[in-house]
Amino acid sequence: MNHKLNENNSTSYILSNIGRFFELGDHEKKLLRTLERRYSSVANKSILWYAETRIDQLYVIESGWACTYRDNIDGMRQIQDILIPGDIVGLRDFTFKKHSTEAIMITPGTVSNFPFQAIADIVQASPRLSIAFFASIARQEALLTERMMLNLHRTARSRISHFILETYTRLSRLNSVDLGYFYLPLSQQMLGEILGLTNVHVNRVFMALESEGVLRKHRNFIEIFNEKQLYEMANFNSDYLSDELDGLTEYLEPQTSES
Amino acid sequence: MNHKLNENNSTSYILSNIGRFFELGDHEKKLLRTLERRYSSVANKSILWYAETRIDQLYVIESGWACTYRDNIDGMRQIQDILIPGDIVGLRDFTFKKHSTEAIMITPGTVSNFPFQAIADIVQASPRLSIAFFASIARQEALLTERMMLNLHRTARSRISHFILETYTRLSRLNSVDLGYFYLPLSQQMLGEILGLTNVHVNRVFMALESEGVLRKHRNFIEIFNEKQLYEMANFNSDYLSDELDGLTEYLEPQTSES
DNA sequence: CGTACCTTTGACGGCTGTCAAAGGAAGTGG
DNA sequence: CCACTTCCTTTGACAGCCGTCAAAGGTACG
Repeated sequence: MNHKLNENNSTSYILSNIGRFFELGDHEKKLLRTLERRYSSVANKSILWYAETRIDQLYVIESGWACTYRDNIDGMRQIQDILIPGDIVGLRDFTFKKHSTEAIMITPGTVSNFPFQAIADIVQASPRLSIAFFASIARQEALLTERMMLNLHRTARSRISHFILETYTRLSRLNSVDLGYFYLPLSQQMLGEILGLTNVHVNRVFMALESEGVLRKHRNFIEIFNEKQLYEMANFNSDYLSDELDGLTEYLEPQTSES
Repeated sequence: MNHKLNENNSTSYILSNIGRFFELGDHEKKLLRTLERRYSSVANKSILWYAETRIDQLYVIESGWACTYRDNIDGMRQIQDILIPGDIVGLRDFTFKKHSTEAIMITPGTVSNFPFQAIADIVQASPRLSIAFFASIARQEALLTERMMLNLHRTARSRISHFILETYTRLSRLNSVDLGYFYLPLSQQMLGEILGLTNVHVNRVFMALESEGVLRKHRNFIEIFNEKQLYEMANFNSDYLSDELDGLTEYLEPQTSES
């Protein structure tokens, strides 16, 4: 698991997302596939849901990038999640009455949507998958928590470096990606909205990093010249991205048989 | 539910914590009570777990306060959670291999501990409780996320006000608490570690707030003189603390009967 | 009654925000 | 294929919130 996936239906991103925690049985795979029944192509800037609206469905990103964000009082937007293929969008919200964020595509893409009741069905049918959903939520939250913690204590330079490496790490679990040059469809404005910085300052940092020969951002691509220095500035530790699930599932009965 | 609880065994905090989402059946109550079998008194500064250690058990705070924190590279500690009676400690971590934080009591108190396997048992026995655990995790995370978001965009003054109101709101769901004067066993140093500020700056803000007649912190108590102004500075919206669970449980079969 | 922790105050510096403006790149419609 | 609009990048001057360093006084606890 965990490595290169293709887009045909036989290997789905949701199976890969959940399957990274433990080997899935046939019944479990079948249950998860119900989440991917309704594909649709979505244009760039398509809105998946509006803020403050009632939660009725969740999404799985099949291709493309999305993000969730909310508007702050000071007028600056705050981006919460950057979502890439395989991510389940809305897990954070689905036990609340309404969305606290707005979700929008930031590239063209394909998503599959499913009623949030589908989660309830799966929770009822499979304790192991319930645990896997716990793990999935916990990891999505760990991502956010880690970033927020860093944002409190580090300089803009370190935050930016860290985010680049974090995103690279996430991407490289989907496809083989070259750290030397990879796709990152985020404007400097958006990077600022993720990291709590102004676009002006983000730009200043990029200019400095470029003149120091560390990296360059051109269009929607990141080019890394000096990996070592980048890792040092970022002080990057990927533990919080870990897929390893603790022995918890050992305590669970083996995969539920067909009902 | 949701209001004043006493300490005798007939009304437990964990039942109240989970019970705020929906009415619990007898079987569900029984399951949850298994989490509270092993009480123990713990002194101030008792460590519940060390960072980087393997996760083997979770705790429910029965009385007293605790917190989780991690050490940052810059030497400053970052406190992640402030935990009060009824909170389940370790929910965030239990699908990971090891603790990313350290957990410590910040007052004397009583905790009950249970092997994390107990969660697995409950997940297997009751889909409704699984959903309730989802909700509980999601709310604990929302607390953290909200705080972190604010920390990125607001001044020290606003962060401190917000944290005071947030904590007051959480406390008042356990017992009736007077906003005019309530217990808050956190030093200025610790407040700084929660909010990403130095103790020096926290102090400066408190001095200013006191001279403006807004509030006063003396010892481990907060005294509020001007609620209105406090709410304005904090721009406090309690949506993220909401107990309301969306209609999700309607989709679940009613409470599992005795096995 | 000493030690450790917490609060308070002052001087100083720097990272980052604000405001403003100009140039480049990309998408749209005629 | 060319105007037009919109968004993104880049640069400069200036200000302020908050951190750093240091030290003194208070308070709690054994």
